[in-house]
Amino acid sequence: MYNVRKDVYSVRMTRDHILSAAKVVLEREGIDGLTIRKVAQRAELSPMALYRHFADKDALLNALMEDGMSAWENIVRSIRAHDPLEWLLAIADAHLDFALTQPHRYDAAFFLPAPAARRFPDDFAAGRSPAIAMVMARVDQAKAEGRLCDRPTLEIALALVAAGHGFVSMHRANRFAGEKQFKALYRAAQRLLLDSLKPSRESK
Amino acid sequence: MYNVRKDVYSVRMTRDHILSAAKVVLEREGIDGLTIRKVAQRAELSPMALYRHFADKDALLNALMEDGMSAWENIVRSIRAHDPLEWLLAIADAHLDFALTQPHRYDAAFFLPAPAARRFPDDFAAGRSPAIAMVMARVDQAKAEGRLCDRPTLEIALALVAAGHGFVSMHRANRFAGEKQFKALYRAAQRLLLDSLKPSRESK
DNA sequence: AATCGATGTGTACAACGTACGCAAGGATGT
DNA sequence: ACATCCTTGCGTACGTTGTACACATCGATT
Repeated sequence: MYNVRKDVYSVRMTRDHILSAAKVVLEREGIDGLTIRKVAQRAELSPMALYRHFADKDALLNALMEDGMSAWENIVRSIRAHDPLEWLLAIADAHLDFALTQPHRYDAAFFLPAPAARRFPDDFAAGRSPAIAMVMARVDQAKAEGRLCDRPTLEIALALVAAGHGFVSMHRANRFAGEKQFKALYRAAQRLLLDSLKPSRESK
Repeated sequence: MYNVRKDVYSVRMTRDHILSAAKVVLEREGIDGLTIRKVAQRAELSPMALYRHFADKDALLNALMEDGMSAWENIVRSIRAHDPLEWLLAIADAHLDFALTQPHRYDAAFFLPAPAARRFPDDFAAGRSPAIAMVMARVDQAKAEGRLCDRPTLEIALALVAAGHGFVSMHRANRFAGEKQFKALYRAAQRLLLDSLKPSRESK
């Protein structure tokens, strides 16, 4: 009835198998279009079979969030610019590209809530995400070269990232006149911010 | 069966009546917790009665989006700072306050998608929202006084707003260590950006 | 061959959005 | 006063969703 797979009765590869199916469904239908039943069908399993591997739908969504986030981290890691300011420009462009070319994966990575339990001790930090850490490293480097203003690294990094994500968030909510306008304003704003965060020339 | 109101069989106040009920449900249960049935119950109407006044659930959500947005516009309008830079700081704080004290209303205002039909001609502009327009007016004023860098007004305004919204968006997705950290970083980043957007002193 | 834990299935239920047809109120014209 | 009609509300019903629960079946272990 559920078009069940007859091959192996499974060797613990099932969780990954389900996750792949979920990624396909996510890519095609978006977060809201992803249902347990659709994932099950694509995985050739009965809907209830998923519950042996994920506590509930939220757990599955959380796995997709982590997958999306690690895809994003790989993109960030692969940026090759030597100059730290160029690197920061490149990551801004990569962010935009990720949001536009893999929209549902982006949504999973950035919009799905992290499980509350996973939150950090409290006086310590959003700078825990590997992606933010990589940005911070470049900000530090630029600061060391005297090419960014002398402000807390975390604040600079987060301001840039939050601005980018804010733009995407507004775009998702249909707040721009179209993708064209969104792209143009996104890029202009990122360049503006990066420029503005350079040290004031008076100090020399 | 649905605990119906026996009073007036209605004098066209019903749409507003439903909307009020929806606002209460939104405030208590959030966007995801809002269902047609719950709104109907609170309005003392049958679920199907709502469909005489709203085409579907999305139409109701859209009304809530507009309500939230106009609440936000009123907040912005009521900011009293004379100095444009102080005004821009005040709106940043008001944004944070709105997000924290009326979270579900904020979500409705900023996260719910605008109906696609309502999008603008295309080369023209996100600066159409009254809230953005008010920010732009102050940015212009500050620029005229030589107290902000000479960059396109829309870009400056959007960079500030998008950064703020991006922070909120990340907070909603549980990306900070807690509300305390979120508030601190939000404020620090907004001050950093506002500082950075001042004109470079070399130009004098 | 008997047992057992891990994995998969089928059925069932409550909650959801909403299509459809009908009923009942208020307004209007006579 | 009555008949007409439009507006508004209701009840029922269907398909879809997440998932609780009881049962079945596999592979491994004894």
